[in-house]
Amino acid sequence: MSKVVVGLSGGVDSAVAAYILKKQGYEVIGLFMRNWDSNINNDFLGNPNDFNDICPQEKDYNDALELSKQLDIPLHRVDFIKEYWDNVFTYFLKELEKGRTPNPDLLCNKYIKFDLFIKEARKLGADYIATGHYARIKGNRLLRAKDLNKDQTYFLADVKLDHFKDVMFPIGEYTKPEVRQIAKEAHLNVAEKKDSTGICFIGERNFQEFVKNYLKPNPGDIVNVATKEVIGKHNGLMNYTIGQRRNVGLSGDDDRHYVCGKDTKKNILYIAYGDSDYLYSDECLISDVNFISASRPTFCTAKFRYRGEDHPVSLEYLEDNKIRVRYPGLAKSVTPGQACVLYQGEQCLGCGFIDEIYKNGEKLWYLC
RNA sequence: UGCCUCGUAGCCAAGUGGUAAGGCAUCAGACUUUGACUCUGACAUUUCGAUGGUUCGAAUCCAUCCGAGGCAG
Repeated sequence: MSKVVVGLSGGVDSAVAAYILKKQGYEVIGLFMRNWDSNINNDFLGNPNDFNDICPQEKDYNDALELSKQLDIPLHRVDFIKEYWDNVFTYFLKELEKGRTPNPDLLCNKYIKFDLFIKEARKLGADYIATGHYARIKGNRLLRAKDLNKDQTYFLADVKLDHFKDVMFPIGEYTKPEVRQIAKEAHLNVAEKKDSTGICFIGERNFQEFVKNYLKPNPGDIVNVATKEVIGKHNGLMNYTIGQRRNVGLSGDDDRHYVCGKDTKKNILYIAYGDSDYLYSDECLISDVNFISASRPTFCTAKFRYRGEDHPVSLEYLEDNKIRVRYPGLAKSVTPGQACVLYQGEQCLGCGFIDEIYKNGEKLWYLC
């Protein structure tokens, strides 16, 4: 009988994944992972949790434990707190210091879930590794989930192709409502548990407060990109992302304001009003490209942000593992530091990280 | 000091006698494994700088005062 190690998070998705595999006749072993410790990691400001109470990670572990009893499978536990800090969180902070907008969850999948976790699973004798991701694997191709609303291939695009070998995503063929239904019918304790959001393993946080735990804010001017007028003060460029509207600290305007750029040298935050041209671009440069497909197309589609739309793009392959991505149809709020994930129909091809943004052949002067 | 204009919620701003538009911001939800974006809802009623007055009825008219600008000096 083949042995599958399932990453049990304490949520519905991974629970149903384990349940399905068990029903299919696999020998299923649960493995709970803990990668963040608020005390060790000095995570106090902006943390909504009551420290006198049981912390959410322990609650998740208890849920996973309860689940393992229901499913009659063994549950192991492993901590990657240091590894998460070293490989994911330090990158996250470095990017913020550069004024960019990192997406730690891609690196978490790359370095933790689909590397260290797999190695740990192998130690337990795994023939296969499974998680509760909404994605599908066919042969050696990564495909979007059946439930396009929950599709998580965006977060998986930076994982090395050979790390998907022996990986299974059992719930990729189901929609979220179907998954909940299965959980309900199986009487799993987490059937009604709310979906988790926020940075994975860290959770929901007041971002500005959270970052204050680790980086010193450096206040500066907010400038209207169109008039060059100083219209306010920002409290550190790392607190803002391109396209952001809320929590900028401006008021009394006729129209909505959006962050459209940053000048890290002059420490300026640029603002545009309404559906401004300043927010749109037609070309960007991506680097550290990771392909999880054999094909290197000239034309495909790209997502510049999780849950963003698919934009038709053309690719020009450059030296140093970079690609020039062109999208004459224009895209809004393309943000340095975010992943540009490439797709060809249902297949996720891989990704690169956005470095420079252009429009009409010129680099946008107000962006980093 | 004389004259003029203006004082509406955190900000901007409609409303010139009939019982307080709208926008921005904010807050709360929804959505969401990245800080977003988007959507929904709430948000002046001991109220329109203050105090009196006219009127059936005033933010809207009158008087005085306070305050902010501007012109003249």
